[in-house]
Amino acid sequence: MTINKKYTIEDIAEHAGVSIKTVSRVFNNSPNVRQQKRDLVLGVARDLGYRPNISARQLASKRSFVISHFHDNPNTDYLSEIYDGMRRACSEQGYYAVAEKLEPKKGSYRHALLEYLLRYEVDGVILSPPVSDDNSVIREIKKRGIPYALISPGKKKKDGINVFINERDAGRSITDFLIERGHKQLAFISGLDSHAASLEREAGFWEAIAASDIPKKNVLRLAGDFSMQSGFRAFEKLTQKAPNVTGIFAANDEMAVGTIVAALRAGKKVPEELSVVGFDDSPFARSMWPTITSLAQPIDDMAHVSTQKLIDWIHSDRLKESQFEFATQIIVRDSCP
Amino acid sequence: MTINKKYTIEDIAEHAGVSIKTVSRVFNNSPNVRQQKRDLVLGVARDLGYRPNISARQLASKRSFVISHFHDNPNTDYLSEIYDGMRRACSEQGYYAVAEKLEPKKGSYRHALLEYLLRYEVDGVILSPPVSDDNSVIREIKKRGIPYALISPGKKKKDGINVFINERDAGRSITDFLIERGHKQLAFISGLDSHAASLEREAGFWEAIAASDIPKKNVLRLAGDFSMQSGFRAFEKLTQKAPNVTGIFAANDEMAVGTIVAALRAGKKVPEELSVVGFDDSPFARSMWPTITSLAQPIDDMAHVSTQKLIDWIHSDRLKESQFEFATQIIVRDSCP
DNA sequence: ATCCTGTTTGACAACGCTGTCATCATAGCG
DNA sequence: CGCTATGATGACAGCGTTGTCAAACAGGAT
Repeated sequence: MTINKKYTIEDIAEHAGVSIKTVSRVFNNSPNVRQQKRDLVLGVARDLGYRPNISARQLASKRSFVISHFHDNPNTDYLSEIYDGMRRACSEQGYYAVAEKLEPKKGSYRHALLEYLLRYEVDGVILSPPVSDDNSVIREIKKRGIPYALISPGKKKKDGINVFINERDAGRSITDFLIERGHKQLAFISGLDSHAASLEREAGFWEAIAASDIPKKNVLRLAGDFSMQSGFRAFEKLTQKAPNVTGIFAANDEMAVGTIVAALRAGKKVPEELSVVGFDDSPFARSMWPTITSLAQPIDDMAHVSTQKLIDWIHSDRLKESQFEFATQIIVRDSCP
Repeated sequence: MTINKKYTIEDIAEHAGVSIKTVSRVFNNSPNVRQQKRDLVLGVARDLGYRPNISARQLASKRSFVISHFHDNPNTDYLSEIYDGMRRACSEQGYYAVAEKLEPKKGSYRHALLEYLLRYEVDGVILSPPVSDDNSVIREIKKRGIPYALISPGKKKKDGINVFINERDAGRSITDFLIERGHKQLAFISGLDSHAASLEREAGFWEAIAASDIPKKNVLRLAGDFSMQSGFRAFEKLTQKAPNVTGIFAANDEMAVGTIVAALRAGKKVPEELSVVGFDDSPFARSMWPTITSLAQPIDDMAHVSTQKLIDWIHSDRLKESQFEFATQIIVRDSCP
């Protein structure tokens, strides 16, 4: 493969025998170009391997072609799945995908966001928890008229793109899964209470319990914070308070790992004596030993769709559909077969 | 904080009473601007909060202000540390940091690289293992005259920026650490043999053994592949072949985790009956239970320096120093206190 | 003073594209 | 068959910066 000479819009116009403006229209999907000319231009462009110069577009159109993902999340697996989904959508459309960690100031991400927006122009914004729950951030973005998408927001917003799973149903379904496996004594290990998703997962858990014939006294709630350590501690609490528990639902996989490791260390057999299910289907879940049964959400797809819809919004200058719910799936593995 | 009107180079020139070209010179650190004018311009620019428009610079200078990190590595923690280091250096200098996963074709990354370079202009490239060991990639980059930096290359190259730790010394020093703790029966769990760093770490391991009074027959080498699973398997091999081993050096933390989990599961106490040390000081090492003693390399700094030096190179159009060795550190934790 | 040299400064075109607005076709209408 | 409305096309300025080249300046040698 050889690198071709770089062609400009003028070269294409000349080869196709049209004006540069027509070429420009074709590449921007503008209406009002006869199909025949459109095909002609696209053909010439393909033959010559023409690619529009992004900088020139940016300069002339005052758009940046940058979509930024703002987050504050230590889970690099989660982040990189989002980034992959964004990148797929962006490269299809000639956009740049950028990720930025925001540091909260006085509990709000607003300041860090403003600092960023002052430096860089962005055409679209994607927010993930916990940033997607910071209303001052959303307000600021709306004020500037920047299209935005929220991934897994605690409360759905009417005005932006929302992509999410039904956390409550998911929590319920994986709890049902535990119950169906015959467990009668259950425990839930929570994430941070400031994380809306964790509360929803827990609500689903209790719904499943209520719908079953398991008495509430056989069920325990253990406070965690999404970290592996809190999984260890939860197991310790468990041995003191309710040694008979055989089924555990941890609000994420890291805590599931912690619980399992603590159990193994204490000589408990997993899953024979203790079954554990997690949430997120992170790489952990696949690579631990035993591997972990977990509820998978299609983060990559969610990010991909967010980005696509965001680009639609940017191009058409208006938001069409705004709510996108995604299906989840229980991935059955060794920790609760 | 309010968003200011966007100023252009012309505004600054007018306020400072100089020509736009002089402002341009100041912002490009060009020589031949009197210090007094330089200060004047910088002062005005600071007061007005002026930031050069990146697109216009790109267009006029035919530079992209993009630095790309090419990798093919599933370790998202490692990648995100590199990305952080890059971003720090980039944002100081008004550059964009971009990360791209390359898919090998017929064992080489050349094709994927070319595809990327055809689409995007980049001013500088950073390669990490295993891409940094693909000579056809390096050749292609050199051919185009693109400045590049190699992170932890298997063999040092004279022509580009090389940042690395001394893997062999590191392997030796953490092995010494095990020996000093009194272990007489040791094992090394290797990574992939195609990964030059793993071989070096192993060489260091054997150096330390040779320098000690431990007979070689008390030492075992177990083949791994950097995955957690291979750590599990290594432990199983160990129980069959050499149940007396008390000290293990795993070539990365994931395998150390695998080994520890397998040991706990088998009822072995860590560190009382089996001590394990890892390599990389990944988040795993901090969050496992027991926490893992590991050899830390300053990836973030390495990426930061690579990027800074890369930008120097881009600006001055020549490479000054090229070799940067970084110090490592043993982080002592519970798995081998 | 005068000339020469090297340093500092500025005027202006160019970078490749899009926005605006004018013009040219075409079809539908009375 | 001319007139209008609408769609299709193009000419050209302008986006904010850098490159080029020429002009102005400063300092030293004569």
